[in-house]
Amino acid sequence: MEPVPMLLAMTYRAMGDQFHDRLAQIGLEPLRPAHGYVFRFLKARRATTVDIGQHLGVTKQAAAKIVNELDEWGYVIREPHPTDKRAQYVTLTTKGRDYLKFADNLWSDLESEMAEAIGPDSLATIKTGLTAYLQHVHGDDQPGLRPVW
Amino acid sequence: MEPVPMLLAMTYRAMGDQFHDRLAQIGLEPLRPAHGYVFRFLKARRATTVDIGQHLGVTKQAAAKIVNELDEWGYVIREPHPTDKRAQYVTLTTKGRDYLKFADNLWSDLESEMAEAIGPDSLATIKTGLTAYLQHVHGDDQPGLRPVW
DNA sequence: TAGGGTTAGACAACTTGGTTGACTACTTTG
DNA sequence: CAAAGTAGTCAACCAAGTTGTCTAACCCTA
Repeated sequence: MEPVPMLLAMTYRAMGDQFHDRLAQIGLEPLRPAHGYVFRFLKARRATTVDIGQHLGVTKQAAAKIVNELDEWGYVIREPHPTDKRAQYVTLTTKGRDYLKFADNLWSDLESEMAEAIGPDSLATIKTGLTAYLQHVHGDDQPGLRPVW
Repeated sequence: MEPVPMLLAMTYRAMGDQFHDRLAQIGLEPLRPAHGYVFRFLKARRATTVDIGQHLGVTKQAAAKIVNELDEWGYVIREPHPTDKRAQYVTLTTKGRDYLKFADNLWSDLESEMAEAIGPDSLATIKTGLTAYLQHVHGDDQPGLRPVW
C-alpha cells in the first residue's frame, strides 16, 4: 500500500478536483486557492496584510496584491486599525462570508459522500487520528490551514 | 472538528514541512516538488515528455523545461523511442533512482513517527480508509500521485 | 500508396504570481 | 527623545507557466 503522505495527498487532490468541478458547475466566480486560504484565515481572526502574508508564506507585497483583488471584487474591506495608524485590518464582507459558507457546504457534502463510501466509523477514526497527529506536531497552537503548494 | 479535507491538507502540509526540513538538513540538493512528482511517475512507467505533462497537468512545453533541468542535473536521460522516431522515452538514471529511494525512506520515517504518535491501529485504519475512498472515486485505474497545488 | 489530419518535440513571445529593494509614515524601545 | 523596527506602497525584476508556430514523423482511409 502507498505510504500515508501519498494517500493524504491523493485523497486531498481527489476531493479538491470534485470541489472545483462543482464550483465551476454552479458558475460561482472561480477564485484561486490563495483566496480561499485568506477567507478561512480571516474567518477566525482579525488580520492585517502582513499577517496574511505570514500565514500564506509569501511576502507582504504578494499578500497586498491578493488583498487588493479581494477588495476590488468586494470580498473584503480594509478598516483603520484602532491603535496603529500605519496598519489596516482586513475583514470579510457579507459577500466574502457567503462565499466561504458556500464552499464549506461543498466540502461538507464531499465529506458526507466519503462517509457513505467507506462507512461513518472509518471516517470518524480518520478524523480523530489526523487531529491527534496535528496535536502531536503543533501542540496547542495550531497554525490552521495553510497552502499546500 | 475540522472537516476531513482540511484535516488531510493540514496533515499533509505538516508532514511535508518536516520532509523538507530534513532534506535541507541532510544537504541533499533541494529539487522542487514538481521534480518529485516526475520521479514518482517515472518509477512506475516509461513515459515521454508529453505523458509527463499530462500527469502534472501542465503543457508539454512546461514539462519539457522540467525534463531539461532533470537531464542537465543528471537525474534522467532521454532514450530514443523504439517505434516512434519523433518521440523519446524519459527514464531515471541511477542518481535519480537513488534520490527517490532516499525521499521514500524519509517519508517512511515520517509514517513511523505518526504510528508512534497515534498508535499503529489508528494508522492502519486511516490507510485502509483512504485507500478505499480512492478506489471508490477512481475505480481500477488510479491516476497515482499528482501535484496538489 | 498517396494524401490529409494528428502528434512529439523545439523555439519564441508573452503573462502571471511571485520576488527583492527602496522609501514614507508611524510605532516601540532603550 | 533618539534610534531601531514595522505597515504599507511603488517599482523593477524573475521564474514558471502560458499561447502560438513550426518541422518531422505517424496513422488512417479512400
